[in-house]
Amino acid sequence: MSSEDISRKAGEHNFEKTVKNERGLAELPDAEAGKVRLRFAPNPSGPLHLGHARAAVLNDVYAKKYDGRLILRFEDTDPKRVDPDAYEMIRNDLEWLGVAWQEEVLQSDRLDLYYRRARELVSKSLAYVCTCRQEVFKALRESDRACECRDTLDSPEAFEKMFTQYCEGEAVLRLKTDLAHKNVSIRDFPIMRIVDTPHPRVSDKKVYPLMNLSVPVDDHELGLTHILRGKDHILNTHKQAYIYDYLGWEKPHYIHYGLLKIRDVMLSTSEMKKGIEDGVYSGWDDVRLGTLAALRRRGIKPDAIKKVMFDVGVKQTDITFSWKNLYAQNKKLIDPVANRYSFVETRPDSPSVLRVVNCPEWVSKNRLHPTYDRGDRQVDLNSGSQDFLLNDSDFSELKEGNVVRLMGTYNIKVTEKSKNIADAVFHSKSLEEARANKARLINWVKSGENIAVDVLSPDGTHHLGFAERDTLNAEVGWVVQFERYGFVRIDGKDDKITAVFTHK
RNA sequence: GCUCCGGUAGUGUAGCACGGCCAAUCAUAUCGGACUUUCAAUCCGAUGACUCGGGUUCGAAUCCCGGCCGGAGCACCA
Repeated sequence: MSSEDISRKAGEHNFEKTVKNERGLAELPDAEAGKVRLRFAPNPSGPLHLGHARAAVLNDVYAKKYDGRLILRFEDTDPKRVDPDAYEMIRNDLEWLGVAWQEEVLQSDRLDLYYRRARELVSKSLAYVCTCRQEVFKALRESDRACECRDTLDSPEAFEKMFTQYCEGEAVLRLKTDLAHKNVSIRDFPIMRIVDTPHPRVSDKKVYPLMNLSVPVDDHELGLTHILRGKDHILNTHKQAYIYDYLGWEKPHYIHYGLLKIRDVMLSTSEMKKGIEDGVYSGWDDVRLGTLAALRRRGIKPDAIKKVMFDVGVKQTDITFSWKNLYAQNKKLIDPVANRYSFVETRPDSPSVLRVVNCPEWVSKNRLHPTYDRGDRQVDLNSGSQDFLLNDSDFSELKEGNVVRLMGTYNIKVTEKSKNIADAVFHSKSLEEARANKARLINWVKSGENIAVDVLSPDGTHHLGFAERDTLNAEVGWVVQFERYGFVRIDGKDDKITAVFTHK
């Protein structure tokens, strides 16, 4: 069969009608338990973000469902986009997510494999070195014509010159496809190029495969049975079909999922990187970023992300990621285990103060969790007079004559109010009295036992206030609930507590 | 522009290959109520969708055609 005959028949790929669905998780086509092989193939240009989580989680879920194997493959064939630190960051992110992989490969270790396959294609005259300027080639291809290189440089000798003679930009290796293909970009697409920028891992090499060579070669060599990828790769799937056909390989099953639109967060790895270098962001875990590291710091649990991505599934329709749904899933995980503490948001330099007189000696004992027994937090209040710190918002609602209940304590009546100090007198002890007086229920922090707190919001703003003394018992990394305020993750403890807002 | 793909409640999802059991599932959201020493959790109730128009059929969310809307790709990135 001549190369023309081969290329005429190649490049056809029949897509599965996505997948047969069962309740819950869609079935992969032709999936046999114990034989399924999948891959997660990130580009190591930075750590993983929410956008990667979908592919990582779904591959993991399917690998486990079919008792298959998941291969972590680093696609580092573009030296300009490789961050040497990213490999380890990605492994850490996956471990945190609970995604288990059984094999790991780096494409930069496998360049000889791609060279070998490229030589095979050239020796069959199915690929050729093209030395045309890009614009020239594009113009020819637009008008269904071949460039001269197609017939003159389709030899092993020409190919070797890519290693010995040409420099970056002077030559690429192109696959012979169909010069009249209705999709112009499929016409003799490139599969190898030369890059002068040294690769952090293999600095002696300068010829690199493009993804439409390295990906099908690896997918085949690694014995993958199913490939989950975004629909932005559909055209690449068509291109890669030529490689399979030329080399006589059986194609795996492809599932293309739709776009996941994620709003209100920074996701571009290159922009994040620049922002970090410029000092705009504090690091990869800056709470404004959509990295897994940032979500972790915000108190989002990996299982919440997994659940949301699992629910989203692999449909080809574009969808909008919902932070609300993620928070709802996360709340289910943290609510049962989060200790409760009192926190008031107020200006540290002139806090809202409530001065109560005539009050009895009182031991305020509140549970660390309203439904599960996690112990108590105790505050001893003075008899005679006692100062409390309040939320600015609660303070602003106080009016002379109001009866207000201080949570877990007693009821007071406001007698006088100035800018940030309100005077009050003890009114009564019981909750029933509070109800009878339609008293608002507010939380408080005992003045003198207050710990300064800085709550960092995901939008980058800081919210200052004070928490009760026992909050110091919460360890860094814990997610706790500040009552009537929301869940936060304790991020640091020194003279003050720094916390990151998780969600309401 | 060209090539390809998709459209179920605010969001996500099930159902669509083999039309009737779908006055359409589940989760989340929103609203109301119960409970509660948190504006959390929990419990109860309500709200809310088959993109539109034709066709096939006894019968269409499901099949066919067209419109509308949305998306992807058209790199010597992945």
